[in-house]
Amino acid sequence: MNLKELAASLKLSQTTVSRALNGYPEVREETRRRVLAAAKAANYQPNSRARRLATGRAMAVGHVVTLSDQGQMINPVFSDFMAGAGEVYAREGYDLVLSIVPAGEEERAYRQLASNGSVDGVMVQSPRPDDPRIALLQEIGMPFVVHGRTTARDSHSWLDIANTTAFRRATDLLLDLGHRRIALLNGEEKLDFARRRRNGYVAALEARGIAPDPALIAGAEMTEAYGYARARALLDGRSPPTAFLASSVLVAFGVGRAVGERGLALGREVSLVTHDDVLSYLSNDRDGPHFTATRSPIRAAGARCAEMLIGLICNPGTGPVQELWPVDLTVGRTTGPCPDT
Amino acid sequence: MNLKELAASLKLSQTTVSRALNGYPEVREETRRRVLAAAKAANYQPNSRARRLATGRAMAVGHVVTLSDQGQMINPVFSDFMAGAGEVYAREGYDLVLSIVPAGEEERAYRQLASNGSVDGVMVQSPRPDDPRIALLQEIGMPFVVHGRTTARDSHSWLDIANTTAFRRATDLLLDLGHRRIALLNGEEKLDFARRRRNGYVAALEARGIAPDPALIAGAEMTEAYGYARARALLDGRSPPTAFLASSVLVAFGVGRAVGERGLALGREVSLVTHDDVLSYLSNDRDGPHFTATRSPIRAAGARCAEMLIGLICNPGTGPVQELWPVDLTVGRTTGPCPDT
DNA sequence: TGCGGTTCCCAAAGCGCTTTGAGTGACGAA
DNA sequence: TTCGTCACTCAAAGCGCTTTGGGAACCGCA
Repeated sequence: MNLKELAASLKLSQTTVSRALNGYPEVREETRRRVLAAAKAANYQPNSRARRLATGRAMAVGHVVTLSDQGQMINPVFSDFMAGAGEVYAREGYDLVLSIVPAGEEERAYRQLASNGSVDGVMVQSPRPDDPRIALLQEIGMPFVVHGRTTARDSHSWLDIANTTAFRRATDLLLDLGHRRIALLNGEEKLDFARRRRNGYVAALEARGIAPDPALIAGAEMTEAYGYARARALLDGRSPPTAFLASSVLVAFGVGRAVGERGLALGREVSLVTHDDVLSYLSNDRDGPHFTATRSPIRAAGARCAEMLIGLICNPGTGPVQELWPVDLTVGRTTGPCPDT
Repeated sequence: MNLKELAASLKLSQTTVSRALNGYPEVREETRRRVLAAAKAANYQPNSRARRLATGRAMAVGHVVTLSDQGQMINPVFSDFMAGAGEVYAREGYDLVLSIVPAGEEERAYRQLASNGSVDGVMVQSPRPDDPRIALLQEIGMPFVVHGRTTARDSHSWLDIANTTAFRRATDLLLDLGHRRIALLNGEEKLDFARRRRNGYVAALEARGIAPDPALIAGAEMTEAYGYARARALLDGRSPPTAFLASSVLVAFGVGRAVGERGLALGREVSLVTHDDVLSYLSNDRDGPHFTATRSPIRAAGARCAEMLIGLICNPGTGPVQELWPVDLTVGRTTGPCPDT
């Protein structure tokens, strides 16, 4: 059933039917009701391909997800981020088109999405401080929202959490408990968020006159295996840390495994604070929080980013929107006083 | 730059340019080269909206991902599955449109994708044995591939792994090591794969004359917290299991945590076999496999399912394609002889 | 009665591509 | 010369919708 047939069956023109369906005021209320009823009865859905062509809008937004160069890994936070965003897109009638590309091919992917007009805007995730995607998207005039910040942050819309403050506070918490040798198991430090977290960590140490020990700082893709391997190596070293700062719950699991294997317990011999993106399948809250953690739900961020992007698409004139979300620190069962003091 | 302008600049008709670009034989080789060069120079990309309308094909496939009713959880295997599929789609020039819907709204989502013509086919994941989506899609005539099986399996294309055999062999392995009280921490048993796994487990036990103990069997969403809580409860019970069978690495992590907390060690006091989907961020292979596991990479399954789906779309006449993949069992460091024997 | 203003509805022109059906010129064979 | 074949190329008709630019019918008012 298409518009033409529907119009014919109602003995109305396509114009009137289209207007009735799309809520234009030029059509009598009674006619509109008649049209709506007939559309429903015939299970009529306007053909989205035709509509997209006629309106010149794709009614779709793109998420370009990059596979890491090493492990072809797809960052586990993306799925929750998309869940949040997807809800908003669905509500607003937008499609989510997902491009999964190997590292290094993002540019091509964005260019293609733009030039063939299959999306009205794109989401940029995991930015580096000086991310080339920003300039690219500005050049081709494609609306976008960055989840995170870049050095060009004033020129575009973004949403980020207060990474520096969060890790500064987390470090302070451990310092207050008497810990002095605190290891940081960071994400990949080429990424903006990881740099900020390191900065917060370093600032907290230096504020107490403690020089950061490079041996205690690591950065890599945030997997359980990485947390395990690094924690194990550090604990077996000659001057092991008494506390860990992990940048994701997955890494924290790995640390926990290494600690447990040595017959130590988290919250007693070894303390651990992690950042928790509140991923749906990594719940930290069965009966009270297990990990002491800086928390900020990635899913809510996804929803808000999606709203911002749709706002940008619908009102192209408006300037960039920027939001910095605070992060709260909840104490769980993995932190305790430093046993050495 | 659109086709009309490109044609004008070349002093050719739109027809000829279109044909040259799309590889039709009616155009002289030299003309084709000229067109190709001009298109490249002008950075011309055909407008996908127009092309979709003209060809009547969406050049897109849909993945409908359901959020679980309880935790609004998005299954972590989806992201790796999509990574595999996405690669194939990109190669074949298809877009991936992702719908994220709350439990119970899948039907509406599929109907909508179909009736507004925004995709040429869909992927069905996490089927239940008697999944209503199958009949729905068959009724509306939308090509689809099921990742998993259903009771209507003969009537549609699917790809599945040998879940029953895998869990039977995993159970046998534990039985051979002398374990008699083996707990099964299954996925949600309304899902087809979980039923099969339970069947394999039960069959192995019964083959040795052991009656399955309902107290040792659980089914739920496969999270770390679930693995931890169940393992903890079981280990604290009056007749604790000496071995666990987990249906995902995440669950296995939880079991490991509970075991470690009690001062026990995996592979010594307690044995553990898990199914491993080889998720990119849950590597089990840092230096040799950690978990003894039945393994089958979900990502490869995603890629193959995508190929099957595109095949179905391009050759609508052909009958259903079905593939059952074997699962291999690799021994890691989490299994050992039953200490009681 | 005539006239401006509403209200409701319509025909037709796009949107940018693909595809059909037809035409042109060159060339060789009859 | 004429005709049939190739090898190329083109004009125009869609695809199914939205939107423009009118009209017809009716109203109240002078």
